[in-house]
Amino acid sequence: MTIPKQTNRRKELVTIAAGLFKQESFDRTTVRMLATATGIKSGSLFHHFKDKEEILVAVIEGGLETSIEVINKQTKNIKLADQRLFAAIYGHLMTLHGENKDAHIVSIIEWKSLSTLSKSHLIQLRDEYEGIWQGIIEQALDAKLLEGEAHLLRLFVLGSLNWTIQWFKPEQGLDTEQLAHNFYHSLTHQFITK
Amino acid sequence: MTIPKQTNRRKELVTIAAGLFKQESFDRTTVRMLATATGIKSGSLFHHFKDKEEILVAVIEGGLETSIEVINKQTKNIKLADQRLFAAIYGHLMTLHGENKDAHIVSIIEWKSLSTLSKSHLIQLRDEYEGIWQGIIEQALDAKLLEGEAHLLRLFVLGSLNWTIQWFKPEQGLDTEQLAHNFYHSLTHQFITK
DNA sequence: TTACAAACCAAGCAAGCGCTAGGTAATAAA
DNA sequence: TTTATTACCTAGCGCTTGCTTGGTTTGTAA
Repeated sequence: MTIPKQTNRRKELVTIAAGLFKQESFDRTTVRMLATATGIKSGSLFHHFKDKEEILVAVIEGGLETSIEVINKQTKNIKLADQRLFAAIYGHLMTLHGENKDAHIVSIIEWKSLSTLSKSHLIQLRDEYEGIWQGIIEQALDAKLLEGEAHLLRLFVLGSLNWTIQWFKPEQGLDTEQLAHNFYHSLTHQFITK
Repeated sequence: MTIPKQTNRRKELVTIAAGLFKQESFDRTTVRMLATATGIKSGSLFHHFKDKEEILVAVIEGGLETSIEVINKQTKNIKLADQRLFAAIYGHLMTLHGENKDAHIVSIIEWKSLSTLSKSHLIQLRDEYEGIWQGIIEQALDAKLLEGEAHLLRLFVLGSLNWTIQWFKPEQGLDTEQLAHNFYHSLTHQFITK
């Protein structure tokens, strides 16, 4: 029988799965690889999850929830439009390149691997995250930091940031905060005032 | 035996494969699906390609070559920095959302599915394409259209544009040219002068 | 010490995968 | 009309995949 949810063991498995899904992709990660990495036999995985997809759902769910927490925390006590925008950019990049990045990355690149049913459930979390961004962008538009249409801008901005998964390695010279500053500058044509 | 290259039949197969790879992803496209879609039996595929990966390589190679052709053609007789930048943006979006888009899309999202060997060959084409973009961005920086560092800007811009694969559908109100204009505006904070 | 659920193992099944071998049909040049 | 080449089919092999079943160990609380 599948366990309700959220046991400690289950969380451990999800964390390890996130790492493998990110490294190898969901399709190329076999249940045997997951089992070896977690130190159990492949059949025992199905005591915790009813099937392989449920593992992916758990990973993505965790990734999205963390992202929402981070952006809320980052922008919570900030009022000024420019600082809010920068905080959101930096927060987003942190969830992609800081610690525990795997789950958020997987939630972005493996979205297509989800079944229609799982998507319809997780889409709420994604909408919530995008809604927060939408507000920040609109505020930045009002403050004349940005130009264009809010909805498209959000897609352009998040696209750019998400794409950093493909090329950015924090070890190589530039760190995540510097990257955030560079992006903010190229986006707004201004420097952030501290 | 595998045929040297570039027979007509092979081209047909590559085009059909591009469509499936885009729709289903490389991993989830089986040789049997490819065979059915092309109207032959699965074994016959290996008369044209030595293995499944060679099909992917052919698709990506074609996609990259077309992209290079398009951007060269688009920016060929244009001198002004703003118009060159817009032409590159529009050209890139055309290869992603216009006709024969599949191959270019696959070349972007299935890069990770390539073997190290195949990558080392195709990387030349990718470098060539990115080099062209680099020049256009530098020229735009000189003309004060953009702000920031050229290398990072190229990654930000192409990231945004590539990300449109995930959400842009030309049928839904906005067409590709309008999208290009919107992006140009949000990026440069200016409108293009015709 | 018993009781019971949670966590795991051993063994393997059915299905699907990429790919091969050996033969046949179509096309066209000699 | 022969010969060669290209294109395809038939049949299936060997392997890996996700997942199941039935039994065993471990932890915990009464």
